[in-house]
Amino acid sequence: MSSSSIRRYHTAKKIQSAAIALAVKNGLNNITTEAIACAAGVSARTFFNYYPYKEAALMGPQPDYPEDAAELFINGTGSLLADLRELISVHISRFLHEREMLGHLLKLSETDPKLTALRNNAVLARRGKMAGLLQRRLPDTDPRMIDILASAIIAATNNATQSWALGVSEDFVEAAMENLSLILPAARLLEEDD
Amino acid sequence: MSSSSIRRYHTAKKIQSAAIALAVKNGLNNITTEAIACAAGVSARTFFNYYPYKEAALMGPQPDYPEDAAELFINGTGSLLADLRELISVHISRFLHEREMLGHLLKLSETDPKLTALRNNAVLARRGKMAGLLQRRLPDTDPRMIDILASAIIAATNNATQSWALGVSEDFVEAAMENLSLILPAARLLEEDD
DNA sequence: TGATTCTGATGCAGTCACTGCAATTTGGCG
DNA sequence: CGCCAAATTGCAGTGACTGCATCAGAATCA
Repeated sequence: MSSSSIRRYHTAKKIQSAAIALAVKNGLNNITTEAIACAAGVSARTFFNYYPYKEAALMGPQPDYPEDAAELFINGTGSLLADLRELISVHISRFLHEREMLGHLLKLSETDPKLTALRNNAVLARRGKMAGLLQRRLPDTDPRMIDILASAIIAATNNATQSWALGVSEDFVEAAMENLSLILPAARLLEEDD
Repeated sequence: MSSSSIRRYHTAKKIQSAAIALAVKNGLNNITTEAIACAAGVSARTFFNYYPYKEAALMGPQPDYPEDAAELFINGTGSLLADLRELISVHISRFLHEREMLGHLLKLSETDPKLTALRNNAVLARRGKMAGLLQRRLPDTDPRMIDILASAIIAATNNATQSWALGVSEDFVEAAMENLSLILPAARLLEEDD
């Protein structure tokens, strides 16, 4: 990452945390982009150089799986489950210090429909990334199956993210593995009669 | 449904189809809410009585699973898969005549990021509905499993919707069943070594 | 060091999305 | 025909967002 990108990332984060702090205090509808920009120490115009609209600022810069860990996952030789554990564990390690902010964001997106939409969008974007990784790891698999598996994995890790960010569970990775282990029994429900 | 609700629904649809038609011709960014309202034969103000923002008009009124079919599914006695087939088959039957418009909408949402977000949001909203139905059908199941299963089901039916609306497959229900049958093998991938 | 150049920040002006309110019309119903 | 509730509309105002021209700072090079 070039030094200018680091600088950009930092400013983006500063705007995000200002936006979340203000939204938590006053409600998303009662704060203006100008107020956010001002609290973040940039001009109103600069705000829009970083985020195309107000709600996007709350979501912040969208993180991807780290490239090296992704490579390891693609070429992994263990079971899918075991290698997945490595991947998400490296992924989450970068956000351990943002737990509180993430919790606020989750609560905010429960109240505001536009934020809900953006969060859902972020979830499905991540699903796309996961599907890409899976497809490269299992090149001969039916893409429709890849898609379905990716959905299940993201649903599982999302459960974990939420319970971690909202303080229900302490260890993210453990919660994630627990959820992931539910995928197979969940799928089995389909074929059983009740 | 009361007669006034029917009227409302009809107007909502009229606005939606005007919006999609204009967006297909000129691009979503080059049309104003006023132009959409005018093309739909309502005032600019009325537009916002139906949709809170421009992009929402393209998505139209969000359909839910029909109540009677949902009841049947909840109390169904066949395998989950078989009863699911009934449910989605009744669900889709109401939209068979909108295939072309749906195709346009899907293509539009590939180009515009806000529309992508809304579409993804609609998908996850539907996942929530599906999870609700599943939970009532299988009351003693771990909610986390329900969530995961709902995700997989929605991913599968979504695949089907897309290939149907874009003209790849002719029979929606058949495509959906094919996708649903991939859920279990997809889940099995998790535990295998490669 | 001083000239240059490039990236990012800013101010300004304009357009249009969107809202609240108050008035009017419409369509159903006795 | 007359009444009521729902739907439609106009209007005026706020603020989100854009294009453009300019400006400050930092890196590069002679």
